[in-house]
Amino acid sequence: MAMGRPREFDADAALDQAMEVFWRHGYEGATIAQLTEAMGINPPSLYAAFGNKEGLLKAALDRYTAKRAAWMEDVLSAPTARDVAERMLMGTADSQTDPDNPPGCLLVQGGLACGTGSENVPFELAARRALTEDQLRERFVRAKIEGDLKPAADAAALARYLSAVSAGMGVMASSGADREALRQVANVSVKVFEEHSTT
Amino acid sequence: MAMGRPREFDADAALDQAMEVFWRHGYEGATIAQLTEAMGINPPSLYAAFGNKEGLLKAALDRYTAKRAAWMEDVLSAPTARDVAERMLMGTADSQTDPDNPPGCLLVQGGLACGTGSENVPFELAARRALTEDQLRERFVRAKIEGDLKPAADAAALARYLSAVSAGMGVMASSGADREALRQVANVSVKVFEEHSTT
DNA sequence: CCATATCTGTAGTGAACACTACAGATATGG
DNA sequence: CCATATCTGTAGTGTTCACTACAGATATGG
Repeated sequence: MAMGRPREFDADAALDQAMEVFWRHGYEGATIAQLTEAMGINPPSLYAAFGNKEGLLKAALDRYTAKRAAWMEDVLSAPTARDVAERMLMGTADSQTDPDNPPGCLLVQGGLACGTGSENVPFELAARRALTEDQLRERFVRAKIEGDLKPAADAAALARYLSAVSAGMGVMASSGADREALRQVANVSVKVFEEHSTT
Repeated sequence: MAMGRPREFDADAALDQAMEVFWRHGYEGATIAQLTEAMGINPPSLYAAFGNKEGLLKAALDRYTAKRAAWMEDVLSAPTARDVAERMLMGTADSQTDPDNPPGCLLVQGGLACGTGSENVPFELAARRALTEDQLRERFVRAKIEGDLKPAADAAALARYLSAVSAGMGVMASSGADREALRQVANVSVKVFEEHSTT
């Protein structure tokens, strides 16, 4: 019974553009005017499709994590905990300095602190960072069962450590650190895993 | 020749309050209304004393780093590179979860990404983070000369690594990580230095 | 005591913000 | 072809923002 006028823009392509704006300017620094211009639509279309600015951010975050899911699968499929750490940190160094993207990580750049009225934006980002940490922890638990990680190793602590290092690399990248600098940090960081490895 | 009415508020005490607001809400999230209320003054007094919002931030950052200078001296005075790293990261874990302060680190929380017109706020924060990294690097160069750090160790890479880890801990702290979690990260991170140490 | 210089409080200023009313356009269902 | 439902573009809405004009208050220098 009457389906209405169909939307004229590609929601995923528009989200890619919104993602870039949030990435570069943060949630509060990104204005609706910048977002609509980048997305190639007008405000009413944005609000009809995503509800409000925060809804648009969540949709952009969903797309961000979806795009990284395949990479994360590859990271977790490395044969040993040490290799997981290396793939994770080296991939992070590369993606955070990829000239096709804004520097750093959207889940860090998006906003660590926000003004009154946007308090749950930082929570939203933190929740998504925590998902990666959970995946790493489970992978390291498996590494202990498989035996390439010593029984005394603390899977939760190692996962937290990797999470912290990659967040720190995001901070560095956002302030202009180049790929070589981040790879140096990655190389130093991975050494920790050699101590806990059986090989 | 006529000195004018003296200021009725204590600039340092007011800066402490402003620092806390920037720390908790970030540069863009902090409003002049919040700042003036916390500082106990009215807007004209703020602008007369600090120029504008960005000038106030810089003054607050100066006070932040000045307050940490004594602690940093203590960190750098540790006998070996490994002890420097341990003091640095343990102290970071504690201060970033000190209930007397907002969580995390002002130099990270203040703003990694900003909107148009505040582009140099992230640069300002990054420049001050870089100072700490410089101090660490020089300390590690000394450690190599003194012999407690192996000749093959890369002082710049180790300093960058510590800088990245402490920034990452700041991200974690700002999203609710408790002191124990940060100490775990610190303990794991310090292990890297044992490999490069001669003792 | 007077002239001057600076601070303080009240009460705004224009601009930019997130968001939306409304009318016209374009599809589907009958 | 008509009624209905949704999208699109124009042009705003009220609110909040950083910032300030102005008048009164309070110190110093002569």
